[in-house]
Amino acid sequence: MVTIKDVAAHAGVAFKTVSRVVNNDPTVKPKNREKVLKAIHELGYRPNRAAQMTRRKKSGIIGFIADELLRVPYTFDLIRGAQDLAWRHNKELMVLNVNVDKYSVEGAVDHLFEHRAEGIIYAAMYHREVSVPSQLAEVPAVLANCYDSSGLYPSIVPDEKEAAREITQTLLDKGYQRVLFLNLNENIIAGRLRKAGVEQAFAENNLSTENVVIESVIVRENQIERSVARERAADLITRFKPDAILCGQDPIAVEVYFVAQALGLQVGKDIGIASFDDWDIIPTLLQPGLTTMALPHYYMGQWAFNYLLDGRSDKIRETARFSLVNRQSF
Amino acid sequence: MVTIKDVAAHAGVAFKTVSRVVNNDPTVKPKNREKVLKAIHELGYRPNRAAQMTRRKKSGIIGFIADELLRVPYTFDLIRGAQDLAWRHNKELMVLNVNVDKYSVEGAVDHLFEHRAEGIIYAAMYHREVSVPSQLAEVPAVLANCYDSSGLYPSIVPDEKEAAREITQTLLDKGYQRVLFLNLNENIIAGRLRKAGVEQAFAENNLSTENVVIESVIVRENQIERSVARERAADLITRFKPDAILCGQDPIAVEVYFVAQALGLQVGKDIGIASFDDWDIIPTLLQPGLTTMALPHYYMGQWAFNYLLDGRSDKIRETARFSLVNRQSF
DNA sequence: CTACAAAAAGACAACGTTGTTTAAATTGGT
DNA sequence: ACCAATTTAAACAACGTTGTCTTTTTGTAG
Repeated sequence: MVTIKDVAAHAGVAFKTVSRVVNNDPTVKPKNREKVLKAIHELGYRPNRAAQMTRRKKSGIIGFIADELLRVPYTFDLIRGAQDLAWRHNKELMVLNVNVDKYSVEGAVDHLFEHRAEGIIYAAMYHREVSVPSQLAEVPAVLANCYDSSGLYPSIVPDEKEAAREITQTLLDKGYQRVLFLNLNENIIAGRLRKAGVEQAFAENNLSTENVVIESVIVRENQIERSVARERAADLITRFKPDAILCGQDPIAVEVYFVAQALGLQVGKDIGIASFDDWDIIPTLLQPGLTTMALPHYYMGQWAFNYLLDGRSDKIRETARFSLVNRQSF
Repeated sequence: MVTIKDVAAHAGVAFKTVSRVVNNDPTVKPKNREKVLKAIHELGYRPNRAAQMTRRKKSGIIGFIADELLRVPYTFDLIRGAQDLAWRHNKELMVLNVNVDKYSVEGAVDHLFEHRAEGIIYAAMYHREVSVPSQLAEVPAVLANCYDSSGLYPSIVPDEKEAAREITQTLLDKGYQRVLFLNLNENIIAGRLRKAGVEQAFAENNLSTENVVIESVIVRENQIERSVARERAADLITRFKPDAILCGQDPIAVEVYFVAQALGLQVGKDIGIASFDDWDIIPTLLQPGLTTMALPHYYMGQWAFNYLLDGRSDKIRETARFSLVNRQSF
């Protein structure tokens, strides 16, 4: 590989001058700068990042550990949010996917330390509490889409409750009155908080709790439960006769669309359907398109990166707002 | 940060001895090795990868450029395939997502060169022909899920035709006789090749072409077309009366499930449905589960990485077999 | 106990950069 | 034209490692 010295020889200057040109040092005469630039171009010189790192004693690397407990691909936006910023700030985002077992997480942290990562983002694939290896504290670290019980780390998670309140309020504002909420299982954080948000909305509108039914119909990612969910949903719809159904996550909405069709109900006309997540292709795959509260993954990725970039050290627990994606399902 | 010299001082040996221990050099006496190991542990020393790289003149970095023209998240498996191997071989997979514009691709390549990447994997998010920046040839490079017209690069793509032949054959073996193939648009490579595969299967079974109808019903990712697709599908089903429907991709199958329900046909009983892709959550979301030919993304990622690892330089055009994922839709 | 080979550990240079100091070239005022 | 001041460029050390060579220690045969 061509080095700074090769360039210097070719241009007939000291190698330090080449370094100056590469680093935009203004104290080099235009004539020399031109010579060097020409030589760089002719030889195809590219600075050696590893050498720069050793000398500068800065890595420019931010680590991103993706806790791949579940394989929920739409969370890829978390990575993109961080990576887009990294690119813009000329930093390296070193992404590592880890498996369930602790060994692998610690291995990833070790790995990042060896690269002298200047900060680490630890992201979970769904909103949950995590326990991270203690070594993580040796370097600035942020948790994204998760939080730790200890309060040792800053974190950002989706504002589940507010999202639920908001979409429920939107339903009510549009005149829907009887809402069936087919919630996630309540042992999932999102399930608990979303329930609270829906209840808050009803309370704020002074509506009787007779007008809302909240049922946990699904355990995440469980196929057997899903068919049960469909039956439960059909049953609840015929008994409770809601004019709107709020689904705990987009996959539930798929079930509901099928149930609605089976019952002869036209979505968006006979019955309104709303949901959470904006799960990749699902909302646009359904007809009519599913109006849903989009998880702020991209934003959380950005926020986490910016936290590190700003050199912050406060242990804030931030929440990120969902955004309502309007389609035609209500 | 603690360096090799700090460790040496703490252990009372020459810093070179520490280096030897770190690199498992057998020529260090057990007693000293122990002392050093103890010091390493006590000081929390971690080798500096950047310094190692400069001295060793090897980066251990493989670049992965993800052409993010379309945001098809299930292709994440391409990255995982490569990354799992990288981890196992103690290499670094540097993943860069790029946008449509050429500038960004070239920027990514530059970036990787600066890191002295020992090889580059260029992956497309759907099977297509690409034109890559010429600088890529300066380093060992492989194309995954795409190929270049020039033949300058080795590549691996899914074996679309064989997959279509295989699933069609499977349908025929199970006794299905009248197949409706709701294909992708034929200006997509997968559309063309899958059509050829279906036709081959019918020819090999000496079946009249009266028993198969092939229609392009969808342009990838186009919502407007999708509702048209549903109508077309309904129309074709009632007119042609197929006993099996093969869908050009899993999202089409979603439409078909709805259409089938509307027509009072029970999937897997009254009508068999098969598909391509194994698109993330879709096949398990549908009830009954969708039997589909899974794209070999993970394998392609692995293959590409291994190609580089093996130091190959032949310009092979490899194809990767889909795998049939049996569920209950036929 | 000596000699000598083999094993182990140390010294020093090198990797490709950048930071710092020192020297050379240029400029400006008289 | 000369000196000082300033701008520009060169020289050299340093970053944290590993490669190579040299020295020291250890072990063994006589």
